[in-house]
Amino acid sequence: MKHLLPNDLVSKKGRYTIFSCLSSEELEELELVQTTQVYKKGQPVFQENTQSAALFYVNQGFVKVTKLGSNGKEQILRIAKTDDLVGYRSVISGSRYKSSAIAIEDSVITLIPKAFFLKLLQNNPVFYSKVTIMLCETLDRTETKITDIAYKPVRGRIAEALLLLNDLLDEKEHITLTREDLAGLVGTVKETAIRIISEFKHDKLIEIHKRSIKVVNEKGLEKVSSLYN
Amino acid sequence: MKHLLPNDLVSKKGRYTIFSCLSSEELEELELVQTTQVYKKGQPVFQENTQSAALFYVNQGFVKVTKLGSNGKEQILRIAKTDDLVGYRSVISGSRYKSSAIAIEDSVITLIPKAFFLKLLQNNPVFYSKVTIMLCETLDRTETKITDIAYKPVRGRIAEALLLLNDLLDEKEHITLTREDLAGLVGTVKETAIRIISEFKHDKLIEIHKRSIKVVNEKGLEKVSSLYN
DNA sequence: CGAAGTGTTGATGATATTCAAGTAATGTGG
DNA sequence: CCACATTACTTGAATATCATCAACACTTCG
Repeated sequence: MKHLLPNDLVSKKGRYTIFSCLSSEELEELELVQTTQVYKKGQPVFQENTQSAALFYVNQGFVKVTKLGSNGKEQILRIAKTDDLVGYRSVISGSRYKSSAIAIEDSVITLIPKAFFLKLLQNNPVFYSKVTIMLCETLDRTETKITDIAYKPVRGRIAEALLLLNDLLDEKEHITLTREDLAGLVGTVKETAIRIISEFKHDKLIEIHKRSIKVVNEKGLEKVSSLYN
Repeated sequence: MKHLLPNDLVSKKGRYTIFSCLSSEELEELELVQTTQVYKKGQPVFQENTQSAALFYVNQGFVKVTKLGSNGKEQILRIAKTDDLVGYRSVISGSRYKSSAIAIEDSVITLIPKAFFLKLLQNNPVFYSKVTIMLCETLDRTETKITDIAYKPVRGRIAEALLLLNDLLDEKEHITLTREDLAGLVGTVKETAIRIISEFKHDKLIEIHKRSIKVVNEKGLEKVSSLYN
């Protein structure tokens, strides 16, 4: 359990943070009301269908945002990384969480109470505007994901997901999704994901060390990703 | 080509409209800058990847919001009806349209210039808040659609779509999507959609008159929709 | 009336899921 | 730190689901 000073939030080694537009008073208050703690790998941050009381800022680590499919399978909607907000949407619309969030690695996460966030939105137009644009961008990506899942074969979706995960990572960062999570990310089952990964390995598009997948032929994967037959 | 008075926008036979919170000055200005016209069935309202200069308010009729899949097939993201806004998202984020909008019936649509909309957002917090909540709700529905397409078989998705279209309609309203559009809505092809519709007809879940589909056993369709095998 | 668009059905094959049976890696308590 | 349990990964075979191609009927509309 570790409390970060607001300054840490603002000046994170050159990273853009959504809080950079807060006044020093707002930052001070943020420090008072926030709670920062470590979530162990696999630990839920919030659960689908529970009432939203707070949103979360990912300080360090990775969080999968998931939704339960009608068959009980877990669809991963997106993966939140350092400097991302999760759970803010339900706070804005005052509803229950429409998805779950689970740490996929040991992660440092800051809880921000609902009331403070809403006050920020009301009083800080720049912040409000940033949040709105974030919403628009998330919606764009989500809509793109729909057409992908609807029309792109699993093979292409896996290739795309591997590239996407690759881009998510700065320098020496590293996530290893389980094969099951990777499957959940593209909307297929574990076994199919594994088979396709084996093919990619055979085709020298990726390398596998231990369990972790390393992209070695980005162009090749891009080609597979844009193929539709 | 017909110009509606702002009053018409506000007091539409008991329907909620997003403009109900505008001041009379704002409504007056809206009247000056808007252009209302009839779009014939099949006529595009705006096109994916073109620069956004305006958003659109559906006064009457239905508009499909679509996105091109990587294989050139058209995915329908949602169907906008009377009192819905389309294209506002790209206006907010100042980007190109991320989707196309096409009238699926003769429709009366009001064009609202970008600058006026942005000014409204800035000056009318209630309006801004309504738009933000609309964004959140759209995102919810879009995410649900992802898990549906990912894990629900086509059969269930068609059942769901038919129910959804049914709910969209008040009283005596009526849309007839082509089988191809219905397929595009659930992410399949025309032939598969037709086959499943035939089964539903055979099972007395729906009736078909001319080309139009009428739900006659809502419970039954709900059951099919929630079945995953 | 003819042409274009829409709807329909059958046959076939590709793609992906399911079930089953393991192996490999990781974590935990003694 | 080892033994054992648990979790993750892998592969094969059988099957289900869905897309594609092709041919044709029906509607609508200029």
